Amino acid sequence: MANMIEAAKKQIDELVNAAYKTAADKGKLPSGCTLKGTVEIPKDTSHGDYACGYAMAAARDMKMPPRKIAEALAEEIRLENSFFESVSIAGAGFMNFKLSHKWYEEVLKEIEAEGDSYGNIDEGHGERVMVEFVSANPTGPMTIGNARGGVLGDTLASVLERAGYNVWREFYVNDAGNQVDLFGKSIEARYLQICLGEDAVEFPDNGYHGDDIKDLARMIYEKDGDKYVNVESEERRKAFTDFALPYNIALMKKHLERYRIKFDEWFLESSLHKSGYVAETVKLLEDNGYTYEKDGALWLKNTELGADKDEVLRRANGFYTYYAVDIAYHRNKFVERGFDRVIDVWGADHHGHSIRFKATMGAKALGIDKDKLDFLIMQMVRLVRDGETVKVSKRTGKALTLNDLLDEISVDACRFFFNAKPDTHLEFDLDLAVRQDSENPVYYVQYAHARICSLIATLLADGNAVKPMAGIDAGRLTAPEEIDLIKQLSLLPEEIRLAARDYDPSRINRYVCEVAARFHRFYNACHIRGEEQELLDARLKLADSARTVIKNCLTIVGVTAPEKM
RNA sequence: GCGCCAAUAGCUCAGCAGGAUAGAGCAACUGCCUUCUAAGCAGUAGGUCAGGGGUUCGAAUCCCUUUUGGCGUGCCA
Repeated sequence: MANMIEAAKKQIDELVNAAYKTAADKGKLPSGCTLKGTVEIPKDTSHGDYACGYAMAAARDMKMPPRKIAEALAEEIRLENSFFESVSIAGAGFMNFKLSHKWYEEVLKEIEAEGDSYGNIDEGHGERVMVEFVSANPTGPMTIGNARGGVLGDTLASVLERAGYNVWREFYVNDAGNQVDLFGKSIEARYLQICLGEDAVEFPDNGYHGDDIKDLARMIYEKDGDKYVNVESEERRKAFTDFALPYNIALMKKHLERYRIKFDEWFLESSLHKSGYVAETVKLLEDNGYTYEKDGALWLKNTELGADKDEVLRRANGFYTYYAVDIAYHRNKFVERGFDRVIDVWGADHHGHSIRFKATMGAKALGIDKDKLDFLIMQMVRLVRDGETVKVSKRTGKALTLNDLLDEISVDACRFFFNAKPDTHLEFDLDLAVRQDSENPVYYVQYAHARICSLIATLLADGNAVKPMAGIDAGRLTAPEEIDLIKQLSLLPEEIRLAARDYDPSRINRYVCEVAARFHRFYNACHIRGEEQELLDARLKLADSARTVIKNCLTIVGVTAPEKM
């Protein structure tokens, strides 16, 4: 599980510090200063493969010009048996290191040794992390927003797994509360309209207008006829939601599986009510002085916990609010189930809630470390068709659903498109995403994979083989296109580390696009078939290594890696 | 009003725990298939990094401020 980027940076740090010690002992540099700073990969490779800015950072401490410091360090640096073949001074005092072929060989050995798990690191040390995502209301079909949240949550979970965390994917089902009441009322109205005629029954003001509600009513009617017409409303609605909620939940499962998302658990909100856990949690807050009563409702003193406003926990009518239930749910995640960390993937329309909620989690009585709760807040999706924004609303029933979208667009394209940076608005261009051609960036990457597979097949048919590294002379790979490709391949563990650290799985998309680009360049510049055997073997090995990396990335993103296109 | 997120090429976006000359894709233009997949490659052109201050050796990146846009600020979830 070596990260060759970190290995190189760490070695530079050691080499430079050893050089400083020597230089200080010789009196070339003032002693007693600390030497540190950043080691980075310069954009421009004429500046070397790695650049170290230690000399600039030390200038003030040492009271010397950065260039002079860098020169003294470079004179004393010992590169024998290191990953580097040379160091030079440039600019304001950068020390630029050039990699030796030993390092490139190590990278290819790593890829060979780890295969499907190349890129995996152990940042997480098996820490148990829950990623809760989608959690769409079971009162209707999932939307485009859920499509984005689904990919981000699922891909983040995959990234965390590869970063060494023990990951749990969870869908929270809001199968209780006001929205479910409204859901029942909506179905009831549609049902009675079927039985008694459309004009005989008024549709509730805030009801769900979608066709899916009519379909549910129709199903109930076809199953049970008009037997509910004379049943008491409350009982009737209960019968309807008892049928419709499991039906909708099953449908969401099916659609998400089509989208290649599987959850470890579908956690029912109703279970928190049934077990009395919500009441118990609220009581806990009450007993510890976090609440007060006003206008017949029970309020949480959230301002005392640092939030900008207080929250109602129990309404005047005796029912608990979503806020109280959310507290109970998170207490369950941490206290009952013992997760080390919880990440909630929420839409931007919940960001205000996330801030206030985090303050609430700081209430000592809950026994939760609020720093263990993180949010991945994703901005809204703007749907564009024919250059114009499409307005979607769940209530009017005119939303484009996830399943509709998948009828139009391949799962591969969909997953790739939605794996975009979470904190910026996503413009989803339907006309572009629908296209199954080269306009669509996912095909660029898939094509690279297919091209490599086909290339390998051709060479195998010639009687060649992808040889183990022991039989490969990596020193034969000297063309710039070969070097650039290996460097890119070496970055995967680092990309996974950063994607996990920043909760930004979209890094993998950008990374794998660059791998594909560098492979295509290599492919065009470096012919393999018919080349002299040692060179052929080395290049074939490099192509196969690129295949492994692309495959691993596409697997993380949940996109297929075709062998033929 | 207050809070959060954003503003970078004609369009969609990278780059943001400060680093050297700000990148890619699309669109436009020019080349490259009798040799491993042209869904590809090479090249040309395109910029006041929204405006203004500040911090320092150095700012698209950090801080302040103004402007513009999105979202939130329910006894909805």
